[in-house]
Amino acid sequence: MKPVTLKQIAETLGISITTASKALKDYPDVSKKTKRLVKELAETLNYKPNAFAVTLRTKESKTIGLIVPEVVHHFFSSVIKGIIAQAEKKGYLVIILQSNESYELEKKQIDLLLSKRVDGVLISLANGTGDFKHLNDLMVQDVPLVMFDKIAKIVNCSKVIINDRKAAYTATQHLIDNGCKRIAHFRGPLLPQNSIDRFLGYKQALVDNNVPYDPSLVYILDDMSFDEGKYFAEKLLKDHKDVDGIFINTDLVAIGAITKFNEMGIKIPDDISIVGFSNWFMSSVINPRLTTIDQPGYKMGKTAFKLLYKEIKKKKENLPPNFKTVELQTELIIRESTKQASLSKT
Amino acid sequence: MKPVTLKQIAETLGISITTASKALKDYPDVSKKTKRLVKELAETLNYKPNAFAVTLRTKESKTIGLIVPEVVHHFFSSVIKGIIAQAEKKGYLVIILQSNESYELEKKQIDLLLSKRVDGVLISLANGTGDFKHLNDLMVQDVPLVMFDKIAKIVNCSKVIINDRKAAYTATQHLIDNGCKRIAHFRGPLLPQNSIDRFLGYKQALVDNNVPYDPSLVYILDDMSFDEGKYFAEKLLKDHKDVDGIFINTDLVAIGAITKFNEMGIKIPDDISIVGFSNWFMSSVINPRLTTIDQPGYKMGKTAFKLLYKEIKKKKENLPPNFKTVELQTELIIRESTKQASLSKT
DNA sequence: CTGAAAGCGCTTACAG
DNA sequence: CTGAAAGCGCTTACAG
Repeated sequence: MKPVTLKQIAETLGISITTASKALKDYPDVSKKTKRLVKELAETLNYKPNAFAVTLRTKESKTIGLIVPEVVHHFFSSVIKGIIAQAEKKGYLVIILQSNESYELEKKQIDLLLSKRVDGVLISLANGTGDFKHLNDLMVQDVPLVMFDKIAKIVNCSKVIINDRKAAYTATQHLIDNGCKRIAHFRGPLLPQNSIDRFLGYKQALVDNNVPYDPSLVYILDDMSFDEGKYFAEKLLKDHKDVDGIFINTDLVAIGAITKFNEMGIKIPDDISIVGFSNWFMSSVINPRLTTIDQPGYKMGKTAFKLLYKEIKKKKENLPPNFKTVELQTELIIRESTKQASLSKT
Repeated sequence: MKPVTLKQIAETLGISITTASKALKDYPDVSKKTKRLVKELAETLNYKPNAFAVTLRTKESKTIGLIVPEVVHHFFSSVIKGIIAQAEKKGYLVIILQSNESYELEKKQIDLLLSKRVDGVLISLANGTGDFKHLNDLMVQDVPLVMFDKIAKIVNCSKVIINDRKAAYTATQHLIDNGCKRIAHFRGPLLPQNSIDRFLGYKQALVDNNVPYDPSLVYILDDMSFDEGKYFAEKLLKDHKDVDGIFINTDLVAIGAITKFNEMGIKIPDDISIVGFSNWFMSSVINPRLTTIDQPGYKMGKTAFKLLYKEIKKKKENLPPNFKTVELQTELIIRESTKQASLSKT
C-alpha cells in the first residue's frame, strides 16, 4: 500500500489540498469543523507527511549527521547515546557514520551528509585527519558544525572538549605525589589534538616537579587497543628496568597493560603505579582497580547537540553564528593501581 | 552560500535543466562535449544533487532506519558497526534510534522512520515489547523489515538469529560434563524470545541428563547489568549453599558475578563453574577467564543489512518478498571459569 | 473561512 | 542530440 498523501485526504473530504494542509497544522484561519474532519481522517488513514516533500519546501531536514572514528568503543558509544537522546528531544534524527580513523572515509562521509542536506554535522576527527578542507566545504555551504573530543583548534566552529592537558597534568602529578620518579607515558598517535595535549600535560607535570623528562619513556601507540597495552607493557619493562609509574591514554590500553603485568608477576602499585584515562566502567572491575581520569561521554554528547541546535536556530533566524568552546570537567578517580596519595601522606 | 542547483549549472552553460541532468547521469543521448562541460562545472561548483528532490521523484531515500534497545553495549555496537559498514558499501545511510528497552519509544520511533520514508527498517526488539502492531504499520506501508537478535517469531519478515536454545543447551551440557549437579541460571526478562529460548535450552539439557530441574535456581534479571550480576551472585549463595554451576545470560552479568565471588573468596571453577554468553572481549581478560558462548555481532549486522537490501531490491522490481531466517553459528569458548571437560576426561 | 497557484529541485517520458 | 513539460508531495503568500 502506498503511503497516504494530502491529496487523497483532500479529495475524500471534497476540500482543497491547501485547506487540508492548513487544518493539520492548526492554522487559525480554518474552521473547527474542517480541522476535526481532516484530523480524524488523517488519523484513520495513518497519514504521515512525506518528510522529503516537506524538506524540499522548508529547507529543513530535521536530521543531523554524526561522524565518529569508531562505534564499538565505550567512550564514543556513550557520546552517541547522549547525542541521540538530546536530538530526539528536539525532534531531530541522527545519521551515524564511522570514519574508522581514516581521513579519506571522513571526507567521503562529509560529502554524503552534504548531499543529504542534513541540518548540521557533529564530528570527532579521525586520527588520520591532518587537513581540514572537507570541513570547509561544510562552512562554505553554511552547514552548522560542532566538533567534540577530537577537534582541530584551527577550525572555526563550536567545540566541546575536556582540558586534556590539565587532566594529564593531574594524572601525572598524582603519580609524582605517590613517589614515582621514572614515569612512562603510553600516548596516542601523533596527529590528534588530544593525544598531543595529554602528552604536553604529562611533560609539564614532570618539569614543574623537577622530574627529568626522558623521551625514551614515551611510547606512541597506533590502535589504542587492549593488545597494544599488553605489548607495550612488556616492551617497556625490557627497555627500562627502573620505571615505577605509567600514565596511559585510555583505560582499555591500561587494562591491557595491567593484564600483562599480572601475568608477569609485576605488582601494581608496589612495583609500578598506573593511571588510565576515560573511566570506563571496566576500570573499576579489573584487579587491581584502575586509577583514572573520568571523561564524561554522555554529557559531551548532550552538550555537543545542544550547541549544534543553537547554531541551527541562529542560522534559521539569519543571525550570525556565535562559536563557543565548552570545556567539560574531568576528575581524577583514585583507585588501587596507585598508592593513595592521601594515605601515604598521613 | 546556498547549495548549487541544476538550474544554475544549466543557466551558466546556456543549456536546459534536462540536458544538464542527463549529462551528469551519463545518459547515452547527450554529446560528449556537453557532458564534459557539465561535469566540469559541477565539479568546480561542488554541486551535489539535492537528495530530497531526488527522493521525492524516485521514491528512494537510500536511507534505512535502525532501532536497537541500547547503544552502549558491546554486542549491539558490534552489530551497528556491521550494519553501517555493509550499508555504506551499497550507498545507504543509517539512521540510528535507541528504544531504551521501551515499547512506547520503539513505537514512536517506527512512526518517525515511517514519516522519514526510509527504504527499510532493521530492528532488535525492546524487552518491553509484547505486541507487534507497530511493526504491522511497516508491513502495511510495504516498508521492508528485518529483525535481528531479539525477534518476534510471529512477525512475518526476514530474521537473523542465533540458535539461542541450542547454544544454551551446549553451555549447560558443558557444565554437566564438568560434574556440576546443581546448576543455576541467571536469565533475562520474561518477554524477549532469546531469554525464553536460552532458558528452554538450559532446562532441556538438565532433563536430558537426568539432572533435576529446580525452578528456584532460576533468577530473572531486569537490566542484565554488571551490578545485577554482583547482586544475584550474592543472593544465589544465600539461597542455595549447594550450587556448583551457573549459566549466565550475557558476559557482562557473568563478570559482575565473578567479581562478587572473587570478593567473597569463592573459588571459580573449584567451588562454582560459570558459563557466560556473548564472548565480549573482556571475558578473556577477567580473572578467571570466562567460558562463554561466542555470539557474532558484527556478522549479524552485516547479514541483517544484506537481507534487508535484498528485500528492498525485490520491492523495487515488484517481486513478492521472500522472507528468510538466517541462523548464525555460535561456539562454546572454553576458558578458566569451568574445569575443562577435555582435561577432566583424560 | 476556502482555494488556486507557484515553487522547492529534481527525473524522465516524449516530441522534435 | 536537445529541451519543454509534467509531476513527485508538500507549504505558503495571496486573492476572494
